[in-house]
Amino acid sequence: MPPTIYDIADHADVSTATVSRVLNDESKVAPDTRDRVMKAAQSLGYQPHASAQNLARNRTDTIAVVVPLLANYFYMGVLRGIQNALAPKSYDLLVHAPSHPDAVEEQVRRAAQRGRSDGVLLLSAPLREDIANSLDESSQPVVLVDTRHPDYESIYVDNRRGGYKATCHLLEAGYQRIGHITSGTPEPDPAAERRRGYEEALEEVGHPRASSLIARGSQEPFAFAKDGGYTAMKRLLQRDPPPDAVFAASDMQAIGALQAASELGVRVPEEVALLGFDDINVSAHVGLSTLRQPLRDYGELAVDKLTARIQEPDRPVSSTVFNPELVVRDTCGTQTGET
Amino acid sequence: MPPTIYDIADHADVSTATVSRVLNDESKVAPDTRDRVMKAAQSLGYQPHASAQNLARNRTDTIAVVVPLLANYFYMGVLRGIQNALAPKSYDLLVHAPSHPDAVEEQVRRAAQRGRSDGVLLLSAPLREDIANSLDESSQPVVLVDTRHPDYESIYVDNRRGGYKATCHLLEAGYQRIGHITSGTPEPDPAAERRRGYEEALEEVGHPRASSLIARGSQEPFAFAKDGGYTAMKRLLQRDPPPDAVFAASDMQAIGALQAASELGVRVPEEVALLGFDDINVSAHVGLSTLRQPLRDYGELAVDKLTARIQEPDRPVSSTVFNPELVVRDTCGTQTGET
DNA sequence: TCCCTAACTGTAAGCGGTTACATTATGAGG
DNA sequence: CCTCATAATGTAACCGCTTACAGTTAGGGA
Repeated sequence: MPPTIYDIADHADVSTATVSRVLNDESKVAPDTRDRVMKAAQSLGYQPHASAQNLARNRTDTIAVVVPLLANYFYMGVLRGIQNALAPKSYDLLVHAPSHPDAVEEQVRRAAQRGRSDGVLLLSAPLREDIANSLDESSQPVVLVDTRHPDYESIYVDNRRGGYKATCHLLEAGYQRIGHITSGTPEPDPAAERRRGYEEALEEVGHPRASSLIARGSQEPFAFAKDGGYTAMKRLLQRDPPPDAVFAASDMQAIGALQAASELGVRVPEEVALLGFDDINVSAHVGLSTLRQPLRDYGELAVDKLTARIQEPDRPVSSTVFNPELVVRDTCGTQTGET
Repeated sequence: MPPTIYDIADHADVSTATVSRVLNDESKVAPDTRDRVMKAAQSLGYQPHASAQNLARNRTDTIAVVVPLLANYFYMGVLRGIQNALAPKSYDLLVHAPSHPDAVEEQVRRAAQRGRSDGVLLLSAPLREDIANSLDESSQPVVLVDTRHPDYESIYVDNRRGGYKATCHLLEAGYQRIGHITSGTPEPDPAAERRRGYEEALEEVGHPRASSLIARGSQEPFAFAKDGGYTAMKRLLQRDPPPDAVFAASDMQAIGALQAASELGVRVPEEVALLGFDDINVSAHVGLSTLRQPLRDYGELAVDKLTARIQEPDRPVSSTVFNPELVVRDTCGTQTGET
């Protein structure tokens, strides 16, 4: 049996209260008592029992994050930010990734269970009523990332504006037939908003409602996945006439599109320009132009908001909206070459 | 105050023992008693308190993983496997990522703390004595991934063989001057072994000890990072004569090398062939030829080993060595074009 | 010398569950 | 009708730590 504070108390000839005080407080303990306790703890190789502390303190120093899929560049970026912000605060991170998209709710419930964590970060979770309810019940602090809900602390990007910016950029570069790759149906909110931004920009310059230049990906393996971009791009390029520029709703889809173009022998950006969305880590590697979401910042900010809320549960709820930033690389054919 | 089993007991007019039995066991409880308890729990919106359960059961149904860095393609692959394997077993995942490389030991200690998790997965942790000791003390089940230690369950790849295979492949393809990019010093074990495999292959065919064609990356931001590959490749290509093929110790470094070549206007694979190691997710996107490590399998196997060990702590310790597999894509210039 | 305060330390009651063991009720067998 | 195994439930200890509150001791001031 590993040693407990009782063992230490015995060895040091004090009470467990004193042991606990030595181990945690700076509060008044006589120096030599402190010494004896420390020595005893040392020699016994004492380690506090985390569960016991959690129970007694009613606090776990752990925060939970529900992420739709691990091994995804987007979430990886956010997780990185989360981790960065968490380390100095000495919180631990409990990661809940549903094995199946339908399991999200269960994971949320689990993450929010009493006594498991001190707060929950929800990434891209469309907040259905049932989920919102189980959250309410558990009354844990919650921060939403990449989703919004008026009742919860939210962090997200202005997707409509991003779609608009992207399309304007392509228009200004002189492209005439601008296509769009969106996700499969049902279209997640962010995808829908990006599409709306795209449509708005086109309408503004008097382009005919260009729905014929929109191609949808699939939901498998997930809404913004590479595969969907690949097939959508193939369809777009086989239109007659094909688009001379394409704005994809995500970088992963854009990368799929890149591959499709390459297979069809269509050069990027000479024959078709390409713009993604997200600026995930790989995009830099493949020279993809895109609209940047500050993923790391999402993570860091989310942690800040959450920990603030843990300390002060009644602080006012706020939303933070980021403005996506255009990052010009190789694929949109508008690199100026100026320094 | 959220309801406890005492509240349920009151409402259902039974003892807490019975409540607990209803909530957990299948054991003998009269059907209508069970009903009353369930109803009470339901109407109160009862949620068990995880910390309390953990303490009472002396079990957390959580496993901890210590990963050197989040947001790294290699670990992302492994994490994915871990998550996959964990979900059906309904374990939770506690992720410990040191904010600074020196903090590894602290994270290990934390991960292995009594009562925090039921077992620990260590990714790429060079097992120094002090770490091994704190592990011993906590006497938690441990599985090592991408490292080896005779006293612990280990999963890793035959790095030497990989380096050898890579180099042989390039030799057989007719390349004459084969360079190698390894990590900065101190060279981690896997890097050293890959290099040795490379040297062995060269010696076998009577090449002079080719140390002049080895370039080292740096340790920043981490041993196998892109930056190191980039600078190393620049140096290699400026040799006279330059190598006609390069085997990089990791895919990230190879991707950096790719960028270096592109900047110097050196075509890959026409002017210089390139081979990486790991087969991280991005490699497929950029057409990098490489030696594949089955990252997902690492994760899954690690979880299997760990959970088995949690259930049966005295089972014999075993090592699993994988054989890296050559994956030919675009960058090594040996694509056969055969179906 | 006595009282009071400050500085330590101890006692014991939680935290919210689980579970060994004791107790009670029930019905079958004699 | 009594005995006893069996099923159902209750009692209370325990998991390991924290902490409110009480108690002890020593020294300073009146």
